[in-house]
Amino acid sequence: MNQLVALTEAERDALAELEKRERHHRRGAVIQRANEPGNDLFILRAGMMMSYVLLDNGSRQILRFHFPGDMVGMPGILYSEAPETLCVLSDCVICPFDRSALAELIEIHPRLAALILVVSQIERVALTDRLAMLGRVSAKSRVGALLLELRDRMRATDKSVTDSFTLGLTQEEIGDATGLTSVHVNRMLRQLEEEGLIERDNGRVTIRNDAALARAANYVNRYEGLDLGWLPDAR
Amino acid sequence: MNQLVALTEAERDALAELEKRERHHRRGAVIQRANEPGNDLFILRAGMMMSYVLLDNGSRQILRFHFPGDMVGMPGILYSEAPETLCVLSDCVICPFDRSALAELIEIHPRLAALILVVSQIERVALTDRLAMLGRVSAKSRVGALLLELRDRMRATDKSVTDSFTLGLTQEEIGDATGLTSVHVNRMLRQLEEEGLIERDNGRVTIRNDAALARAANYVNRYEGLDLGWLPDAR
DNA sequence: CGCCAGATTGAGGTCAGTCAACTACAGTGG
DNA sequence: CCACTGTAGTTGACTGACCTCAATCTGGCG
Repeated sequence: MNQLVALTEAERDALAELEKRERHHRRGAVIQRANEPGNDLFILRAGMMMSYVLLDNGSRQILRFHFPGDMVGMPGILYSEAPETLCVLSDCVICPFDRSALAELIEIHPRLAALILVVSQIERVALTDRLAMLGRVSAKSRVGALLLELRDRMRATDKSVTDSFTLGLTQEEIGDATGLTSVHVNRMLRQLEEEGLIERDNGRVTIRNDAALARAANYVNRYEGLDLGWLPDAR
Repeated sequence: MNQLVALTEAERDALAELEKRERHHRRGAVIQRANEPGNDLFILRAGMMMSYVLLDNGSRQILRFHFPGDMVGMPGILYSEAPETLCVLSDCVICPFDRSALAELIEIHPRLAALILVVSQIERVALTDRLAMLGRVSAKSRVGALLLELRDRMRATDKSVTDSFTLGLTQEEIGDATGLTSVHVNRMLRQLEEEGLIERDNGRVTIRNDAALARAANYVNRYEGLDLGWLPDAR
């Protein structure tokens, strides 16, 4: 959130307080399971996570990928049973805190409360973008848009990422995020490569034609173009 | 929000303040257009609205239906250009207010700030449910789940709605919400009817087998099962 | 070396889309 | 009162994007 707005010292301290404890997890670890109580929130400090749901028909839908700086687990604190599963994709450091700490933060720091609301709305817009993709966009464009989104979100925390990055996902995971089968993801990646839009080398992807990919998939980076002049004053 | 928690007098007054002005609109009216500035928020007091996006390929994805009591237009105030279009489905009354009024509310009433965050997270979960539907569920179940969702949301404001209600949507709109064509929506409605799960009569739908529909589509009413004991104290 | 998860490729099937015709009905104007 | 118009719903024939199943290939690792 310090990328969105210049924080005051008191605000920085309050956020640091949430990250007092930290835990380390390996790829595959399940942090929170759907349909079980989930009263904790987490700040993801390093690594990559995802949230997903399993349906009765046996399939999985990945809802969202999480990157360093994200607050994860919010949907879980509303309900007596968490609506989604939280799972570690690459070895990561997470800082758990109780939901009462969130309540306290909102009470003491109205501008941070507003910023949390803003972040949750950015996430909402990113989710509706994905909704439109799944409903109305071809398989090839969906895969392309996912690559762009991952690239942009990695770049947000690691400036060294330009157009080339390590996916860190299996093709099955890409499929579960885009509503496709791993077999079809494979074919779409191949086609994108044949058309010169991307290059691949052993799990590493290079975006070759950013503009064409973005156009085909209606992709917009939702962490840009923000207008936050209306936020309440810091305390 | 007064359905989620018993509000104090000061809180009720603050919310009433947002509804000071009111406007009336007819079906079809566009309240906010995507890619144009949208600095206002709205409380929907009566009627039904929807938000959607239009893609380059000419198709439309309906993102969300809005019902009385909803705060609409939040995604628009974050960005210099609104990410989605807001449109009236049935003649409605909306109360516009400036985003600075939201900032003020957050500053003065921390518990209302938390409640707004809660409502936006409920919406997030409803969106991820729909994401899973579009990605992983058959056409027939998607249509069934949409009917259940509309029924539950109408019932939330109008207790007289039990299992029978007037849709107020064209089959094309149902298709744009579920990622289908109107032709296929028609066939799926027919099938649901033939299987005895629903009945139809001139735009009026009766749910005949609630449980079977919910099971097939993994439908959960996200306005139930909440746990809000952790909210900050009212001021 | 053998094992295993993940990636790749082919053949064939199916669900949902496209195109097109037709019906039903409300609104409009003469 | 009725012809005309436009929107929404219905139905059939055909097509195609994506899925399923199955075989093969690859690289990492004990």
